[in-house]
Amino acid sequence: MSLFLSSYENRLDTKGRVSVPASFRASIASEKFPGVVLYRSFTNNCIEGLSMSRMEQLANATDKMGVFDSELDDLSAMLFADARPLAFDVTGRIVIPTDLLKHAGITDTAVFVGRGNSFQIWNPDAFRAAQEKSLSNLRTARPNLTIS
Amino acid sequence: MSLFLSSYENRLDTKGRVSVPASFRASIASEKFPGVVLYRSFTNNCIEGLSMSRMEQLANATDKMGVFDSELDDLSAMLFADARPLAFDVTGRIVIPTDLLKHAGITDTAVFVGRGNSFQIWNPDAFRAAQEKSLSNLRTARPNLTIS
DNA sequence: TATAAAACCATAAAATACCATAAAATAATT
DNA sequence: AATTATTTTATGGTATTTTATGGTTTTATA
Repeated sequence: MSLFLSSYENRLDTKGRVSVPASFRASIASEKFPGVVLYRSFTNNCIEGLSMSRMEQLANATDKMGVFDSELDDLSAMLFADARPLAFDVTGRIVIPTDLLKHAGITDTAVFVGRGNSFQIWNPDAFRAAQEKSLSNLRTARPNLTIS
Repeated sequence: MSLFLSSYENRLDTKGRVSVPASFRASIASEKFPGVVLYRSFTNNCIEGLSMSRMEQLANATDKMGVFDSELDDLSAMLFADARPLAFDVTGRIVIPTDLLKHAGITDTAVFVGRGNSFQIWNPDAFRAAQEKSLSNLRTARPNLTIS
């Protein structure tokens, strides 16, 4: 699974169809499910996206932590109940469900934002504002990233 | 076994028939038993659902954890005794037994809720309330899900 | 024979596949 | 380096299929 990188601003048509950026599709190309899984972000007014194999990884992780584990209950309740598998059409488009669009405040234009192993979909203005905020946050408190 | 994802609100007809969402049926399509297994949730006022192969997985798992484990004894007593195998009709519908409906407070409309390797069936209002609760729980105590 | 369960038939709405084209990016040529 | 040709990508519209849902008939069962 190659990374989701860069940002792309694409238009929705009257039926709610949007092209998933070609480079995002390329990083999913080798998977069995030809599409993405979307769900409402718990923390932001945006849509979270990942590949089906990533979703299966999450399901396996919940299994390992105990099928009847109550702590995981809330997380899996939100995650799996909200997750929408959306297959690409022949030209690489998906139809984003209206409740997800509403949650992200998206009407006619959406920004696909690379996030490494996942991606996000934003309203263009909301995305620019969030980026500004992230940048100023980074300037004050710089987090530490440790490798392996 | 592909995942049960998303949520679908379907109506029961006068004879108690409900369509199992097409995407749920698809994730069972490759199995020998063309249907689902339902039982009353231990923790919520809802119905738990899974595929027959998943049921067999649970049976094997309880075996591995010790045939004479007393804690598991209660679990398997409930789980296997309560479990109802229900085959799909030609159009993909099942008839949910009345005691299960009663336990979940379902009358004319049911929500099928994806849970990854399993699913749940809820009364629509009860489901929305439970989701609200899960979200607020997640925002205070955020559980950790580690991958691989 | 009455009653419940299963099989069968029909249809509107929603989802998906199909076809066509403009714009953009890439490759080839001068 | 500039221009042209070719491919890829994004976008629009239409046709077809699937799905959910209702009703009716037939078969099994008590």
